[in-house]
Amino acid sequence: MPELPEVEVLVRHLAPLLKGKTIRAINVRRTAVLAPTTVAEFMGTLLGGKFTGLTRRGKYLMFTLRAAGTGDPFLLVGHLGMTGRIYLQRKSAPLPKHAAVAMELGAARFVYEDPRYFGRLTLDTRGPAKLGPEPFAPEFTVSYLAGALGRSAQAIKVRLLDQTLVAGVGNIYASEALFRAGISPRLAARKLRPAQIAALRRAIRGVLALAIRRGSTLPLDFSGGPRGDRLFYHGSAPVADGLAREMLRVYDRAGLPCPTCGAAIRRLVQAARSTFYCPACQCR
DNA sequence: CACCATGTTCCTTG
DNA sequence: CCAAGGAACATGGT
Repeated sequence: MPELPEVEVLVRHLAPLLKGKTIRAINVRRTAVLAPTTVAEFMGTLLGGKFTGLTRRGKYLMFTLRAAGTGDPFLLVGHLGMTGRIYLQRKSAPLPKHAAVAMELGAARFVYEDPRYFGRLTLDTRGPAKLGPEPFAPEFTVSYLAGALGRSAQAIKVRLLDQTLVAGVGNIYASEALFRAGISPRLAARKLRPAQIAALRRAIRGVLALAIRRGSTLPLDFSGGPRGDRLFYHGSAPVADGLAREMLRVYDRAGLPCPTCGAAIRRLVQAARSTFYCPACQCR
């Protein structure tokens, strides 16, 4: 589910729902997702606290809160890993099987669930601090990108997954951006010509912006419960799987025709991750 | 049973 | 010391 666009859509959805809500009780069912924060620290800091805002940095969710009593502001950092979800449910609803943390906010309950438990909900802010520029920030310029790619011999597809290069591009949108830019995923980063670097920057911004605008190209489901409850977000409902698929031009389309030229899309493995590309449109 | 999976970190190898 | 590759984390889908 989560690369930058999915997190952005989630943040926009949750921010107004969380603002002003007070944490009245906390249930930690998987202590590992708090790491390196301990359960005692987590409880002590969050209990009685109030949500003041929510923003995104790369693939991280940055919850801002004010502590009970002192009113001191602090940050709660969320990351959805591969399969994490955050949503609100009614307090009377049953907790899902893989709920890692639940927080009672009155009528609503904040649920962080993750079947694989790769994600995090923590007070440790070192993760987002290491990130490179936001793709939409003015600092993400052609000259920045040219400098950051530098003399690296690493394949450009693999470089794009480095969150210190640019924040928020994951395995799906790395393939999609390279397709848009007409660049081979195998091309060494240092071999990109200036025109290709400019095209790649434009493609990254374009593909992420389009995904956000469409509410994401992926079949999202932030609900976790039955439909019809206004506390739920039914992100998946209007986005049929087939329609979502059309948004992705190469990812997971091995053997299918390239939407531009009709050649068969290929899959290759780089750094133990799948890459999809058109051998005809992305020959350089 | 085999293989694949939207992410990040750590370890080994060269 | 650095880069690159792979395994690990834990579970579910096909």
